[in-house]
Amino acid sequence: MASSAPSGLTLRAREIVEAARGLLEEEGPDALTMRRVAGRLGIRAPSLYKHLSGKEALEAALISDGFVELAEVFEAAVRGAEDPLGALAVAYRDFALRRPHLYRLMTDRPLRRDLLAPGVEERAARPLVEAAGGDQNLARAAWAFAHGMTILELNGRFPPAADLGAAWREGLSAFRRS
Amino acid sequence: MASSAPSGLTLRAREIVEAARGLLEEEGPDALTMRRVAGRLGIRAPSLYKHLSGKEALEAALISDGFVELAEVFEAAVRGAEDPLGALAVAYRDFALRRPHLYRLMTDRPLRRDLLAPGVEERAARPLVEAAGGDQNLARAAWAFAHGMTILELNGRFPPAADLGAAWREGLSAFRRS
DNA sequence: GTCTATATCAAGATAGAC
DNA sequence: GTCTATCTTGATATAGAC
Repeated sequence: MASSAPSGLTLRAREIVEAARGLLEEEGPDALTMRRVAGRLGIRAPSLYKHLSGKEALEAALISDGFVELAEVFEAAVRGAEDPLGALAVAYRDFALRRPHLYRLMTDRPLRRDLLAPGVEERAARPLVEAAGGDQNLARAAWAFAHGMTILELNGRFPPAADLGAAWREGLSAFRRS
Repeated sequence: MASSAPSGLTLRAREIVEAARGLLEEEGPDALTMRRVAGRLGIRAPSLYKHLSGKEALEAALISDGFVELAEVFEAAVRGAEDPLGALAVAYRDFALRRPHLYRLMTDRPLRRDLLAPGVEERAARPLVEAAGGDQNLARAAWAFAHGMTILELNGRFPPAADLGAAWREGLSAFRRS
């Protein structure tokens, strides 16, 4: 009867999303075409449309998975941490550097929230808001700092000789004094 | 005799870059095709290749112009400012919100520095490094914060009800204490 | 400096048969 | 659930004539 699973996807749709994920991580966003995804499963592109409505839905499923993973990483990081903000920062950078293409897909453009699995974005955000003592403005500023450091690093925008660890520490200690 | 002008482009190449700029700002990155750029000048796409080597060169010229404009905006902002960091922040956000498509083009991906007009990136960076008292790590962290706030705003990633002015102030006051 | 014609490539998506 | 065939659209770029 079609639907099921925590993600709300059919079994076959899950397989498709996982094939897409492999392609994205191994070859980057240009490889993420309906043809290539289908090819990875040994089928033809038109067959995908029996399981997912189109490419937007596929990307939204990838992004939803990304938020769930980020939430798990965050939740593990703050568990028993004496410096939650620092632990979240390390976890965030690490998450992005391990899956740069997924991270870009998650942050590069406006979010189609209507296509996401419900609640995943909020779940990923919660640990940071708590680490900021419930101060939303501080949480947003800290997120912006972390995203900026991360995406500028991924885009190779800092000088090769830059000490990014030192820049992270500089920013973190500034925010910790808030 | 081809070359001339501060940008190192021929007169005709300058006109092409300006047509491209108008297209980018008015219709966004998808409109930035060689056909559309040529069409804006009343000519055909292949004619562009007599003046510019290709699309990468065209984009690099747009980005170079963007850096020059950003440098000018920064230099005006710090002139006689009692709070240089705050003035730069306002100028930065304003620059990006006024030309969101150009800002994205400038920051979204790895920079082809070999195609840029010489020195433009450094000129734009200088006022911030000076406002940070020459502390490169602080300057990088502050840039990351500003870029994060800006690009997340452009991407519509903050809740509609979020008070972004408050988040900017929160981050700025944190960095000012450094 | 511009043109036409063309090469080359690739994408997302649908119809309808099996 | 998958297929073939196809539609529709679009891109960057080059050759060679004028």
